[in-house]
This record gives sequence, C-alpha cells and structure tokens, in this order.
Amino acid sequence: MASLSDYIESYLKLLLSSVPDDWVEIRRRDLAERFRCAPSQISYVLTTRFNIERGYVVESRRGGGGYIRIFRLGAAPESDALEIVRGAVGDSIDRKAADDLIARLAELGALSAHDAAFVRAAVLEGDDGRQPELERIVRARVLRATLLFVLTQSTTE
Amino acid sequence: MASLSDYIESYLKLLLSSVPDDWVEIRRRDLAERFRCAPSQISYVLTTRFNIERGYVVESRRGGGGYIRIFRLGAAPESDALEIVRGAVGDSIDRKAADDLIARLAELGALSAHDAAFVRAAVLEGDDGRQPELERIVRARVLRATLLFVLTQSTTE
DNA sequence: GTACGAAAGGTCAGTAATGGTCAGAGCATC
DNA sequence: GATGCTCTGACCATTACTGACCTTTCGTAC
Repeated sequence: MASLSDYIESYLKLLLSSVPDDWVEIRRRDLAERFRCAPSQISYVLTTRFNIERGYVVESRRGGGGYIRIFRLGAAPESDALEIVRGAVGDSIDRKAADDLIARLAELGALSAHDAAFVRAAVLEGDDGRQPELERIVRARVLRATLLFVLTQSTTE
Repeated sequence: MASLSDYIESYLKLLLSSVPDDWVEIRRRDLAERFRCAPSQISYVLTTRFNIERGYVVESRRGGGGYIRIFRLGAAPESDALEIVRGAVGDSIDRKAADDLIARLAELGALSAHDAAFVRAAVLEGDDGRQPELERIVRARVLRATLLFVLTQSTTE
C-alpha cells in the first residue's frame, strides 16, 4: 500500500485541499518529471483515482500550453447512492430499468421528488422509440451523467 | 491557460468588454507587434477563438487602411442559453462543435467551470471513435439532454 | 484610367509541444 | 497459476506558432 500511484494520488489531493477553489491545474509532463515516471502513469492515476465515480471530473487540453484540470465535486465518494449508480447503469439500459433505478434512488432519499422528475425528463428527452438500440445507449449515458450530477451536487454541505 | 493565444484571447475579450458596443476594431500588424508574434498568429487566434460557434463574427479588409472587426453575438436579451442549446445542437454533432458550444455557454455565464467540465465529461465519455456516425448522434443527444438538465437545474431556485 | 509599388490581411504546410491510448510486461495477492 | 493492479513505451491526436507566399486595397505618377 505504497505504490507510486498512491503517492501521486495523495499529492494531488493535497494540492486540491490547499486551494480555495475546488480545482487545480497541472501539466502532465511536469508531474511525471517530479515523480520520475512516464507521463502515461499520470493518466493512469487520473483515470483510476480521479474519475467521476470517485467524485472528480478531469478536463484537459493537448498541444502547446496544454494542461490538465482536476475538479472535485461535492459528494462523499463512498455514499450508497453513488454505489448504486455505479453498479446499475451499464453501457446500455432499457426504459423500465432506468425508471426503476430513479424510483429506487428517490425512495432511498438520495433524490428529491423534484430531482427525480428532472432526471426522468432528461433521460426520456428525444426518445421516439424508433431506434431502440441507439436509445439504450443514449439512455445509459444521460442517466449516468445526470444522476452523478445531482448526487454530487446536493450533498455538498 | 498559459499560451500566448490565451493571452491574446483574453486581451481581445477585455477590449470587447470595455466598449459600449459589441464590436471592436484592431489592426493585425499592430496587435502582432504588441504581443511580439507573427501576424499569422493573430489570424490563428481569431479563427480558433472568435468563430461563430463561440459567438463571434469577424470581418476584415486588406490593403492600406486595412482592419479587422470583431463582433460579439448573443448579447441580445432574448437569446438565452436554452435557446442557444436548442438551436445549436441538431441531430448530430462533432466533437469540436460540442466543445465550442460548451465553451460559449461558460463564457456567457450560463455554465460554471464545474458544470462545464461535467457536461464535457459526460459528452465525451465513451467516445471510442470506432463508430463515428453513431457517436455523432449519441453525442448530440447526450449533449442536449445534459445541457438542458444542468441549465434548468441551476436556474430553478 | 493604367501601372505600379507599398501596405495591409489571408492561407497553408510544416514543426514543435503538449496530452491520450493501449497492449503488454511486471508484480502482488489470493 | 489466476487474477487484478501498476507501470511503461510506442504510437496517435490535438493545439500553438511561424514563415513563405498570395490577394486585396490604396495612393501616386503618368
């Protein structure tokens, strides 16, 4: 329990806790140099430790003056609701399963009635039922994004 | 946020915000001199940062007394963020256009940096480039749904 | 009004400087 | 030895920036 990835993770979290805003900007190359590792390792740490399921969003730009920005969202990463979302929404989901999931989260108290209605609306947006396969994919992506958004927004305080 | 292009972009936006009308006039050569760069770099900044997707229109004239005018769009009170989303996202959208739209909304103040990063992450997630046509369609749907969701979410209180 | 030179801006290919991806090797744990 | 996490290197994609060359416009001489 002391891998290089762990050190990089700690370092980034320390960085995040030391700034007033909830985001930091780094350069992949510099960080790799500081830890004497391959640049791709930084990418590895970011995808495994700073993904959306853990409460972070990463944004980057390539090319000259490129950067990586890490945003920390407000949620407790180990909350039950996030666990459920992580497990329940795959790459593809049908309408009923999506609806059930939303209902279940509302029941758990993770989603207010208001939020549940909005998530449901977003997920059904543009669903004309003509391309079932496409719909399943879109539904999964929208569902995951909106749920994570709501869940990481509302538990901030 | 450290490249010369970024500085030139900031400078021009500052200029735009300091005038009563929504347009400014510059000379490519003077600006290049001020930033100590090649004149073509100014053109580069204009095409990448001040295009129509981001809400700007550029007009120019060559020869003696030549000039470049930059007009900012979207300042009309009736063109709110929701309208822009409905109009800009069609049935299919490429990666760059999606990114530009998110950037424009962030610039308008409709999206916070957090929310912009969030939407961007949701829209670009799972984009493996193996089925470009399908991705374009999925991207448009996810973009519209998440944008409408985030925008209506933040304006409801 | 034509010709020409000077003074703008436009275009584009090429180079450099980033970050992204992914297969596979290494290593730890069970 | 199977499984899963770490880590890397080779290769790819994107963005920044420049210089050489092109086009347009104006002013002036004739």
